[in-house]
Amino acid sequence: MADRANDNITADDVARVAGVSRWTVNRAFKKDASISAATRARVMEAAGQLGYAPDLLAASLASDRSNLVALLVDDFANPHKLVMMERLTRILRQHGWDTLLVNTLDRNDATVALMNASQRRVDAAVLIGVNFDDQELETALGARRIRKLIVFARFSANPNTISICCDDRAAMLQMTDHVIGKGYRRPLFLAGPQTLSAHLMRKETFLARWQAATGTIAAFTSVARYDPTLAYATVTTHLTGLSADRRPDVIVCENDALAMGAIDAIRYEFGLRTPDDIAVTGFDDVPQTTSPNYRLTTYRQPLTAMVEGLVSVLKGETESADLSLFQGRMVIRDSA
Amino acid sequence: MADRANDNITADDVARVAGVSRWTVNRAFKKDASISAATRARVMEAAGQLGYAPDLLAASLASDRSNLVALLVDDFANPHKLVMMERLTRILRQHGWDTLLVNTLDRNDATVALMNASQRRVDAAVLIGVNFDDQELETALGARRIRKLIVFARFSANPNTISICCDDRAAMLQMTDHVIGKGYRRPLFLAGPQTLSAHLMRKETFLARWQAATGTIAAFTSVARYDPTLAYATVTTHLTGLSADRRPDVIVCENDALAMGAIDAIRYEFGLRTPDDIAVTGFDDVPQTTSPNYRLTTYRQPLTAMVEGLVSVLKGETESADLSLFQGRMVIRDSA
DNA sequence: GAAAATTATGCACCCGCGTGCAAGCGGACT
DNA sequence: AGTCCGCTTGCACGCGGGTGCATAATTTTC
Repeated sequence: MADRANDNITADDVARVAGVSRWTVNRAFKKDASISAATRARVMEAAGQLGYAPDLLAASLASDRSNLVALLVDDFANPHKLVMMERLTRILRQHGWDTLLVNTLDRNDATVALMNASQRRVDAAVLIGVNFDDQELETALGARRIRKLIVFARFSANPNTISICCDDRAAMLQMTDHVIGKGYRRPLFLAGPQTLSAHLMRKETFLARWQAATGTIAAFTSVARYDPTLAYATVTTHLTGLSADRRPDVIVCENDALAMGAIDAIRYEFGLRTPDDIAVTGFDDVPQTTSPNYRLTTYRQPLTAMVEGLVSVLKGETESADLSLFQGRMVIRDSA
Repeated sequence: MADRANDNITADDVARVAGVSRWTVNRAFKKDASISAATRARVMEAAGQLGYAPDLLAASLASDRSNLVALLVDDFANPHKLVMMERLTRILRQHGWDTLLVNTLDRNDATVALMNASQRRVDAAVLIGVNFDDQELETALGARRIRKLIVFARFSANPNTISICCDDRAAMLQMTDHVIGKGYRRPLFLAGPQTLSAHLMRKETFLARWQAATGTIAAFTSVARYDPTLAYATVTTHLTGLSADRRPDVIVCENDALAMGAIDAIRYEFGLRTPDDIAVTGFDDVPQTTSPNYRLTTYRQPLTAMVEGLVSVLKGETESADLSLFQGRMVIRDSA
C-alpha cells in the first residue's frame, strides 16, 4: 500500500489555506448555502489542493441525518434481488443516499444486524425480503432509531410501515385474463410461502378471478421458499400420477423463480413441453427468463418508478398515497 | 408510524439511572474493558430499561475505526455476485463489520460513489467486480482515506491492492486435465473481457497446458461482458458454418455465466446436445447451473475461507501471504 | 449619499463517544 | 499499621462538522 493515510485534512486546514473560517469552508461544500461565488471558488481551490472532503461521519453525527439507508435482504437465491439491488443502489446514490446491505437470512443474526444498522442512524430501513415473516417485521419495528420502515416490492398491511409496490391485484387480474383468454382450462396456482404482514395478494386474486370468469375452482399449492429447486419438487409431486386429461394445462406462478423450477420439472421429470403440454407464467421478469429454456411470460414491475417513490418518501415529500399502486406491464413470451 | 423517535437516549442518561459516570457506561458495552462484573450488570440493566445502544457514528468518529466495509460491485448480471454478497455480508457481520453496497456500474457514478464511501471512513474497499478495468482501480486508489483496497475473487498484480482469490492456475490446470482426460480433442476457450490489472489467468493457463499435454493449439475467443446473452451470440457466430468434424467438441468457459449462454446456443441455435455433441465447462458453481438444463461441470471457489481471509486482513492479522492461493474443488456434473 | 435591505462571514455550543491518565479503593505483605 | 500493587472508576480533551444567531460587508432603494 502506497501513501494512503494522508488523512486528517479537516475543514480547519482548508480554512487556513484559503484564509477564511472553518464554517465558510463547510458552507462552500453545501449546496445553496449563503456564500459568495468568489469565496467558494477560493475555498474549493484550497480544498482540491489539499485533497479535502467533508467527513460524512462527523456530519451525520452533528446533523442527525446520515444519508444512509439499510437494505434488508433475506433471500439471496432469487436473481431478481440482484436487479432490485442494482436499481436501488444506483438511484439512491444519485439522490445522495448510500446503502447498507444487511443480510437477514439468519433470524438470529437479523436482530443483531438490524440493531447495528439502527446504531448507525440509518434514515430508513428498506425490506426487499420476500421470506420475511411477521417476526422480522416486529424486530425491525422494535429497533430504535429506525425512522422509517419501508417494505419494497410487496404490500404490507402493517400500519407502521410504508409499502412501495406495484398494483399486484391489477397485475394478477391482467395475467389471469391472459391465461383465460389463451383458452387454458385446468390451472394450477403455485404460490410461495404464506406470511401474514406482508402478503402478496396474487393467489387470492387469481383464484377469485378464475372462479368469477369460468365458474370453476382453480387448484393451488405452495412452496416453502422462493426456490426453483423446491418448486421443481413440488410440481413433480403434484403432477405425478396424473393422467394427461387430469393434469393442469397451465401453471401460474407467484414469481419467476418458481416458474423456472416448474418448467424444468415439466420438461425433465415428465418429458412434457411448455407451453404445448403445460403452459407456465411467472412474475418479475428476471433476466434469466429470456433464456430459450424458458421464454417466460411474466410481469415486469416498474422498478425505477418505485425506487423514485422511495426517494420521495426519504425526502419526506411523499403524499403517502399511490405508493402501492404502481403499474407495471405484462411481458408475453412463449411460455403461455 | 407509531412511536419511533424516542431517540436521544445517550450514555449519559444510562449513567444517571445506573448511578455511575458516562465512561463507565461505555465501558460496560466494550468487551474486555476494565470494569467489575457487578457494575456492568447494573449498567446493562439500566441500559436495557431505557433501550439504550451505543451510537456507532459517534464511536467511529472518535475512534477512527468505522467497522464499515465498502463493497464495490460493477456487475449485477451474474448470479454469482449474489452468492458472494450473501457470504460476505454474513461473515463480515459475524465479525463486527457492516457492508456498504456501492454500485460502480456507471463509471461516472463510480468515482462519486467511491468518494462518498471514503468520506464515511470505511475501513476497506472490497472489489468484487469483474468488469472493472484499470481505471477503476486507479480511481479507488486515488480516493483518500480508503485504508485498504482489496480485490476479491480475482488476482490483482497491482502492488497497492491486496488480492484474495483462489489458486486460479491450479484450478484451471485441474479443469484442463479433466477435459483432456475425457478425451476431447478440439477445444474452444471462451474468455471474458480482458483487463490488465486484475486479470484471470484462466485462458493463458488453459492454452499452455493444452499445448503441453496434447501438442496441439487450442482455439479461443472472448466476450465483452460476462453476460450469457453475449456468450450465446459469440458462440453462435463461432460455430456457424462449421461442419461437424471441424467444430469444437468442448467449450471451456471462463465462468458459469458464459457457460450457460454457450449451452443455450449449442442447444437452441444448432440443435446439438451437451455433452454428446459439444461438452461445456464453467467456473463458479452458481446455483442456476444445477438446473437440468445445464448440469454444468464447474469449479467451486472456497468462498467461506476466502471471506475469512478477508476478515483477517481487516483485523490486520494477516501474514499477507497465501491469500491468492486458496484451493477450491471441481464439481463434476454432466456437461463435461 | 445615507438608510434600509440583503447577503457574507464568524462564532459559541452541541452531536455522543474514545483515549490516556489520574484518582479512588481494597487487599496482601512486611 | 503502613506501604505497595492491582483493579475500578472518573475526567479533560478531542473527533470533524452542523445550527442559529450575531456581526460585518455589500448592494439596493429613494
